[in-house]
Amino acid sequence: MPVVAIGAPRSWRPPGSPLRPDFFDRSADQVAADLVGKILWRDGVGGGRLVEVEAYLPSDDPACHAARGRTRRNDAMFGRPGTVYVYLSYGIHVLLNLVCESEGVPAAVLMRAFEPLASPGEPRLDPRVAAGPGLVGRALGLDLSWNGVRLGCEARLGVFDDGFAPAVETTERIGISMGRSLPLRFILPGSRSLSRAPRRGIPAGRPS
DNA sequence: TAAACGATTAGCT
DNA sequence: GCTAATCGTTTAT
Repeated sequence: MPVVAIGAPRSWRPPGSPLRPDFFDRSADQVAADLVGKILWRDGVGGGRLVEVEAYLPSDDPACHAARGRTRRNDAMFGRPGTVYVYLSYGIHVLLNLVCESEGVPAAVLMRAFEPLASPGEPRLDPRVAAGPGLVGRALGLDLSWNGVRLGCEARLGVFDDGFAPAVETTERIGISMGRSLPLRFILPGSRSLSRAPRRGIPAGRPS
């Protein structure tokens, strides 16, 4: 049941200017680090300030969907920088990625959580409506038809830079079993909108 | 054609 | 803190 959890007036847009596609023509970890604090926004629906993203690299990254080559599902990852890559997780969750690197190089950044931004006159929003990758897709009202869409060109979805440049923290990624140790999760520490996804398969490292 | 798995979340203890 | 639910994609036969 796709539920649009936030609903902003059609006329309102977040402050700042939209990122251009060449912002994404870099390595995914650099893009990811710079995306924290930016505003992810869908026209007429809403969005908010990104507080948690993860990078997936084109090589030496077993968790990347393209690690075993190009398939029908991950095809969008090979597209031009700034392309939207959307796929279904666990058959139910719509996960939003933004493609990085040059065309033909499969890299992307997963949008894991954002702090909802209320437009003027709107009541305060629950900070947890987008506190997880599946919740991000749901809050923005996305579905698989968004796969392959280009940011900016299609003005319906964009990332805005309003000059906010927070201190970003780096951690291990969440919810994957391979490539776990790579520090490719970027967060805004202390945000109430961070996901609380459990880490599966991590052996107890606590001393007895 | 069949089986296993997952870039998760919600709900219950 | 732990587990069930849920189904498309991938991989194996």
